[in-house]
Amino acid sequence: MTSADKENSIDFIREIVERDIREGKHGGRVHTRFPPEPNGYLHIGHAKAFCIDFGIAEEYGGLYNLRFDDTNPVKEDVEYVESIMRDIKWLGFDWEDRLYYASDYFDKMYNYAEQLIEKGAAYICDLSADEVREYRGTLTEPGRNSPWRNRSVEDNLDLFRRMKACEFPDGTRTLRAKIDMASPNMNMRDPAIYRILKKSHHRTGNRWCIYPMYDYAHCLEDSIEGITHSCCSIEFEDHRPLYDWFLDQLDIFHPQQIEFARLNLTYTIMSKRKLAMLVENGLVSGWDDPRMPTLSGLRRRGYTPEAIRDFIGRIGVAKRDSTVDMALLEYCIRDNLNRKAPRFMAVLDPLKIIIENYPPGKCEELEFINNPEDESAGSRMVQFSRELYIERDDFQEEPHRKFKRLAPGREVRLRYAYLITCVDVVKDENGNVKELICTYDPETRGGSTPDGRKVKGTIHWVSSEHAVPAEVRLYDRLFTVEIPLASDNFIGTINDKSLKVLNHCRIEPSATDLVIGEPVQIERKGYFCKDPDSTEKRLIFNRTISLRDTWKKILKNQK
RNA sequence: UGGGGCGUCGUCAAAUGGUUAAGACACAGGGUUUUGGUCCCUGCAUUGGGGGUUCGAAUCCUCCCGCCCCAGCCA
Repeated sequence: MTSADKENSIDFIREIVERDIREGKHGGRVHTRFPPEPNGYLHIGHAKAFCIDFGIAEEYGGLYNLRFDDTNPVKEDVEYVESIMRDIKWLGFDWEDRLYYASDYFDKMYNYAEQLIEKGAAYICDLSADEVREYRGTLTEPGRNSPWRNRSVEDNLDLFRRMKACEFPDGTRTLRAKIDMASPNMNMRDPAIYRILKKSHHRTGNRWCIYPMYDYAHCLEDSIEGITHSCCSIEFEDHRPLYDWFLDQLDIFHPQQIEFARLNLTYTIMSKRKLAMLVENGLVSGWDDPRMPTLSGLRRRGYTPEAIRDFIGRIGVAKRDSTVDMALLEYCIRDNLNRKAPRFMAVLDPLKIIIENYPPGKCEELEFINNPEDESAGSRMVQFSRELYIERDDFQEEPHRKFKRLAPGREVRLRYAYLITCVDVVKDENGNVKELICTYDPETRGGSTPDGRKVKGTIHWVSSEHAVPAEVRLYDRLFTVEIPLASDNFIGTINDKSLKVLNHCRIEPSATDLVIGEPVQIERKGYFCKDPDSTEKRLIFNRTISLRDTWKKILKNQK
């Protein structure tokens, strides 16, 4: 999408924001927030959310906060706080000094709760969790009032203070909002506001044994921070009446909650719980396995922040359920890397060739262009010698009728080097091709043909004595079906070929100096980056994404 | 079968009652090319269904159909 297109069509949230600015709501102020619970790693679905939250604030000259919604110490940990901050920064956002925690507001929230009690809008309920469930009714039947619903304000206040003082065991009492047990909206049937949880919190330690529930806490957090537009995902739509109810009861600053559809992507899953299952069962190597849709996984895989941001911009914002084609994400990373990744030569599956008319011991330096898309990237010199490796599948003994590369008696170009002709095929005792004997045309140095003759194929190569060994990890989509969760057994749809390790690769020597994570294009093969598992002695590369492969398509369409 | 939300190309997604329903990805075909990459060109939907209002409907009304969410002391 071009910038002109973006200007012509904005999404429904930006429409709301623009209208509010125009009408002077909140004095024209825009202030958003991204409120993750620190209970796991961020994935690309979260990236959509914070790109919306933060992007809108940036675009309209507003501010954005990062706020950890840490109201449930049972599930949360500092480990996640750190990874979440790292991932958001990686995507290029800076919340400056506006880093907040819901737990910073526990005192305020407690005081607001006493206010609710005082005005008769909340009560202490002694029902057990099971009993509450029975009293709640069902989707089609109204609930019944709790027998504790009409306690006096004094009793409620006393009990609430004693809850806070840790006088009661976990689960014995809750503070509940007094709304309407017959509401067709289940969220309004006297929802819990505080529960007793004698659990140490990663920030407040043992100071609290009662913790606020999401619905109560979240609107207060937004209100306290002066958030103007509180964007969240669509499943919270029928929590909005509750969000509004608390703020109205307390008569405090009232942000607007706006809901949008979550991101789904084909060939992967976005459920935190199910991703955790993959990690726990060793189906992937960890949260940052390059096949994971987590931001740490995408980063290790070689995805760039620009590509992910571009992707988020392209998918748009709406309310309907949707599943974006993984091919769009793949397009975005190819598009970004094509423009910025320097090119390298590497042979993934080596086949030795000997240039029989090239003098033994001779070595030439040939000029290679670093990036044809970027003249400023310049060029480099690469060594050529008598013994080379080419890609095994760039040779066919009995060539397919559309095959343009090397075959017996056929001439091809070695990229930026010489035209060569295959004159003999050497096989091992099993009849497998072991090496190729070729001749070169000395007149074609650099790959040009003074006589103007054309060759159909250009293949890549490395010099056997100069190239360095490397391990290459080829990644593919994690699942074999578009919507894994549509299957009753999504584990069964895992792609067992999603990781292929190649141990005998050879790459041109300058690749040794590459920084971990820095993207390169291996010509004709794809985009790669050095994996953190690499050591000085052992080079390991991850394939981020292959190049578009029309040859593969030709073969497929024939079948 | 209570309530809420949503149905426009294979996939996302514009269109705010008014010319041939944007664009992108995907797909198909062609051109250029020292990467079967990139780039360029071409093709590719009458809007879930039926009624209605209107000179005019994807947009308004109505009935029907389908999909998603809600019965945590999770978020």
